[in-house]
Amino acid sequence: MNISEVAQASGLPAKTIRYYEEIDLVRPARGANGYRDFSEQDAHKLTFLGRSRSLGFSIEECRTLLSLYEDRERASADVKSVAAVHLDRIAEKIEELQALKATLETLVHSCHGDGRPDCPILDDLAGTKAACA
Amino acid sequence: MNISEVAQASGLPAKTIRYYEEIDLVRPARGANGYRDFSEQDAHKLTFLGRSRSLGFSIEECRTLLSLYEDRERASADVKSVAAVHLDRIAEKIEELQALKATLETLVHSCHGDGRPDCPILDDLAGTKAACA
DNA sequence: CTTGACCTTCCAGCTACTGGAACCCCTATC
DNA sequence: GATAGGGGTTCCAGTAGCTGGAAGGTCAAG
Repeated sequence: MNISEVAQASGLPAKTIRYYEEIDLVRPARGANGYRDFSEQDAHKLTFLGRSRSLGFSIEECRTLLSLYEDRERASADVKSVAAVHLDRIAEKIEELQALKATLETLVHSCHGDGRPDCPILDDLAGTKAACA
Repeated sequence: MNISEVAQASGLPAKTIRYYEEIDLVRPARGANGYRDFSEQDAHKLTFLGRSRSLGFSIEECRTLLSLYEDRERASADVKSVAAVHLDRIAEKIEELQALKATLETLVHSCHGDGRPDCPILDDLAGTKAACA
């Protein structure tokens, strides 16, 4: 299986797959012509990586998850813990963004948005006037 | 005003301020010894930038906002539009993260998280079994 | 005169790729 | 055999927005 086939199969761009090899997430064999030659197992790993990345796990977390995936003796608790940490991080990020959103909404709504120069958004950014609470 | 003073005043690290100069967001004067010499206006700009960045505006958006801030003839509509675009982006991001969070929660809850190797999270990542809907 | 805190520049590194150049390989067709 | 095309390969640079660190100049105090 060459790189474009495995790209197709895993849904990852060829560039990304080469990058994953560079950082040792996969180690495809090489043909006599120097082309990468991916096994079915490589393809599964790449699919696994694609799914993990799409769920927002970092590359290092993916590395951990992959090693757990390949370890038939792993404890599911170890996997759960990685996922739970990630989940907490996401939840935290959501809260931050929601706070941001509230602030921005207040600002956007307070600005009349016409041709005049007076603007509460700029006032807030400059810290010159108290923001509308 | 040297760099550590303006860092103190604006709440930005000195490194960041040097970086902002490098990308032409500020243009402090220079003393005879080569040290940067910040005016009050520079300090205000930096504070403005710090606040804008903390609200999640990109550097390029900050550049736009700063030029609007300095343009006494600007239309508040222009400012509002930049902020509104940003707000939409934030709202979108929140939705993405909420979807992610829901998926992860399902996965985390479905994993018993004990010493056994069986793990629905890995099953989902591998795509070998249907995820619990 | 030395010490220590400041300042300067420049280079490297972070995350996770992505684009592009320059070049090799393989197959098919004329 | 030449050529065209569609693969593949490597390596370098760039993205966003800093941040850390090295090497060295400057300044005020003791």
